Amino acid sequence: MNNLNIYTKKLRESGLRPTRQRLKICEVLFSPEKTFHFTIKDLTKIIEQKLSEKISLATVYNTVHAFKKKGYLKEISINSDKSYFDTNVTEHHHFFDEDTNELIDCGKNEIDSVNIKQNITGKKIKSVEVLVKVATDNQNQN
Amino acid sequence: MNNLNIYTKKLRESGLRPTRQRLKICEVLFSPEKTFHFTIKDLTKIIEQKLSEKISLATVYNTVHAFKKKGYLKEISINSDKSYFDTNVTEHHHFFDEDTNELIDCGKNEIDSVNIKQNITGKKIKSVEVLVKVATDNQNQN
DNA sequence: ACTTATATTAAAATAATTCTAAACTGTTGA
DNA sequence: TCAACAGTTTAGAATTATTTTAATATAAGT
Repeated sequence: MNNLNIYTKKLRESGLRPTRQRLKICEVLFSPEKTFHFTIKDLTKIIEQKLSEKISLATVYNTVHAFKKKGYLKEISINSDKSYFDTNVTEHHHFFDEDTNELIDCGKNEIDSVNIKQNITGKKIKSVEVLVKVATDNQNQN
Repeated sequence: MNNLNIYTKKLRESGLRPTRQRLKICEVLFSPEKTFHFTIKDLTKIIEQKLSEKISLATVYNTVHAFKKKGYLKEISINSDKSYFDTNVTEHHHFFDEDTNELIDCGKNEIDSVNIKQNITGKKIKSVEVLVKVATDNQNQN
């Protein structure tokens, strides 16, 4: 199966028609060998470089959210003014560098799996995320 | 030492003069026996009820951020459109109920302490936060 | 090709947060 | 005590991320 078919499949599975814009989004998100983190703005900029034309923010938002809902992207919880996404959807955690606002993957073996003994009545655990904030020594926390 | 003096001390230690508005903020934040979670809007509403007059959002933002910087408040990382704060500054973690957008403390003993083996060169760990997202069984993740 | 449902888009709307500049107040030192 | 100054409050404007809108364009099935 070639990439185009893979992208089309992912889009259809996410409830979206494959369009020129969405296929470009897929190409940026799913063709690199390495997973990566991005914000909507990052992604839009990269796509516009590849397309050599504008793409509407609304299209990027819609597509990213559909992929997230389907599980093809993960949203990372950072207290910040913007949302970060991750193309690595396997279970792993993150460092967040407060000096540079950069997200760094935490190797799977670098944090022992988190054991939660408490449970909330009637609720199911949807995700467990560990965020380790780091900064240079001389900086204030946050 | 009475409450007023405690509030004044906290404000001064945070680099702020004690003013009427800020003392009211302190009263809301630091007089309850139980710690609690809040958003800036929540806090503003409560203060206005106590003051029986308006308080500027800018004042609330400034004061909350100064307390956070000093360590008298914690900001909780949730991917959401708004910031959540916690008057409980001891080490603990959270559940986030995606159905109701509610934060729930995770008892200190309910999660084993997180052991991070990896370290980022030149950086120091500022905080480690575990966020457990929960929802009713029949809901999609996020 | 034709039709219809879905997409794309620019622009407007919304919402949280930050900034601004003018009016006000706490603090300090004479 | 009081003047002077530095810090504070405020309403409203500015900024930024995100969502909505409604008109135009495109994909897919017949």
